[in-house]
Formats: sequence, structure tokens, C-alpha cells
Amino acid sequence: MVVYATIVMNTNLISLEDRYNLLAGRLFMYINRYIAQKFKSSSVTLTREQWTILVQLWKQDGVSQQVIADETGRDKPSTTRLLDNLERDGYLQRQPAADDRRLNLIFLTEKGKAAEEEVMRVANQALDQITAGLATEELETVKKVFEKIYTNINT
Amino acid sequence: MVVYATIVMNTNLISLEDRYNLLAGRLFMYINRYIAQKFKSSSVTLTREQWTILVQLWKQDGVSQQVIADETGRDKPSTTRLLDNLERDGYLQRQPAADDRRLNLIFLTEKGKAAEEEVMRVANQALDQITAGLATEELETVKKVFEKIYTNINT
DNA sequence: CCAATATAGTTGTTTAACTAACTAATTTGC
DNA sequence: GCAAATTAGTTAGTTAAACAACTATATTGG
Repeated sequence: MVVYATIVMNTNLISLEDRYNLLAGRLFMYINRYIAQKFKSSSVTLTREQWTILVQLWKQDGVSQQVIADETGRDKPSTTRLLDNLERDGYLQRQPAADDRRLNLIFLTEKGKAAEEEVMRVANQALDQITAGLATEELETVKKVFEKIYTNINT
Repeated sequence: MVVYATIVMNTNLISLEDRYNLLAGRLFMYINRYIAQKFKSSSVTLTREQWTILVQLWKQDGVSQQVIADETGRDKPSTTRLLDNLERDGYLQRQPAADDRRLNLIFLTEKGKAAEEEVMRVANQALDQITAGLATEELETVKKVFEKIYTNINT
């Protein structure tokens, strides 16, 4: 067993255990599981990942796959395959752009549009349960920390 | 576009956008990518997930797969396959327990033990960079929020 | 003008998570 | 004592993320 005490002292007073948990992404794994369960028990037949794509399309559809990839923070192959499944399941359709044949524009189908209300109701309910009892200032701090981490990662 | 204003008002003053980002797990996706890069560029040939298993084994090895699954928050099939790969790559070995033949006890190999120092050095360096410039109180609040969310999810 | 470069999207491969279904071994409770 | 239930672990199938390599189209710069 190697001793990490000096390393911890060099940075801050948060324990290695806490820092490790952040890094390990355990909470995210649990949140992911929770959302999947809530979707399932509400007969929402979408994954959390598919939901993030649809959230973007409900804001604006008719955009290219690259735009969706950028807006949801994914690479192109991951986006291609998420769109494959969503198209297969009838939520959207690809349409080549007339003025640039490299682009696929993504359009919601009627099914995709109709899904918004119920899916967002379930998602918001899950969010309410996840964040129940948390003070606004606490969530503001979390937001600030997340933004700082984002900056740290990208510089 | 459905209007969510009333839903947001019913819960707290954090915007839907912020709540959505928490749910979407974007930051975690970015942290995951960052760690993977740091491991790769330091010639640590482990995934973040494999690392979480080894962290547990460095604390205590000779435990069953179920114990590892519980301690790292995974289900059994995920744990089985992570251990498959770690065994294949020579970091550990399975050994049937003498007194209960259902159990596989997991033991680090010399390679698995020897990896600790360098791997933890790289992991701690990445953690330092990720949490740089964050105040102890901010990280304490994040910890508190994470714990509260964990409680919310499991009740 | 057209070769070089950049951009959009797809495909293949590996890792990992989840669920469900399964085998083998152990514990239980009548 | 032994059938039923529980526990440990594996296997199969689906979804998703990462990276690398690829095709097709569009833009660029000499």
C-alpha cells in the first residue's frame, strides 16, 4: 500500500476518497440507472442517451448530424449510431441537404414530436426526485464547480 | 415546443437547462474522456473502469467477485467482464475459495501490485488538474449534494 | 482549373453497462 | 434429510462510447 498523504496535502483538504469518487463517476452511474428505471416504469421506451438527442431536436430540428454531435458533446460515430436507433424506432428521419450533399439534416417525425410532452414530464419528475431537498445555493455551487472543472479540462 | 416554466417554478430556481445538464451527465462524459487521455499519454494501459477495480484490490485483495462488485457499485456481469480483461492482461488471478466453491477470490499478480504507484501518480495528477482552483468549501458542498442525491435515489 | 485539404458521415473494433436467463454450490426450513 | 430457496458467477443480447480508418462531397489556394 503506497502512502498518498503528501499528494493530498499538496492540493486541498478533500480526501482522496472523495476525489476518487468524483473521478470514478459512481454517482453518475447511479443517476443513469435511476433514470433508466424511471423511463422504463413509465413506459418511455428511450435510453437516457437517446433522450439527450431528442431534447436537442425538440429545441430545433432540421439540423445536421454534426450540429447534434456538437450540441450533445458526442463524437460523430456515437451520434451516427444513436441516430440510427432513433430513426429505426421512428422518432426521426434523415434527409440529405439540397445545397450540400455531405450533410444529413435530421427531422423529427410526428412520433418524435408527439413524444416530447410525456417524456419531459417523466424526466422532470425524475429530476425533481433526484434534487429533492437541495437548496438553490447548493445547486448553484455545484453548477459553478462543474463549470470550473469544465474549464480546467479544456485548457 | 412545450412550455416547462410552471414545472421549474414548482421545484426550485435552478434552470431546466442546469438540471438537464446534471441529468445528461455531460460533465462526467468529459471527465471520463480526460482521464482516458491522461492514462493513454502516460502509457497507463488501463481504462478508468479497470482502474476503479484495481483501486479496490490495492486496498484489499483476496476478496470475492461479489465483494468487488458491491464496493465498486457494479452488477455482477459487468464485474465478471472487467475481471476477465484484467486477468487476461495479467493484473490479477481468480482462485476458487476452499471453503465455498461458489466463490472466486481475486488476487493481484506481481504486475497488478507493481502498477499501483505509477497508476495512482497519474490518476492523482489528473485529479489535481480537474479540481484545480476549487475551494475546499465548494468541494465540500459538492460532496454534500452528491450524498443527498445518493440518498434521494435510494429511498 | 484542379490537386490538396477539410468537412460530413459511416463502418469496424474494443470496452463497458444493463437485463435476462442460466449453472453450480450452499443454506434454509419443514 | 432433503426439497426449496438463496447466493456466486457466467453467458447472451442490446445499447453506447472511444478510436481509427474509410468514402463522398465541398472548399482552398497555387
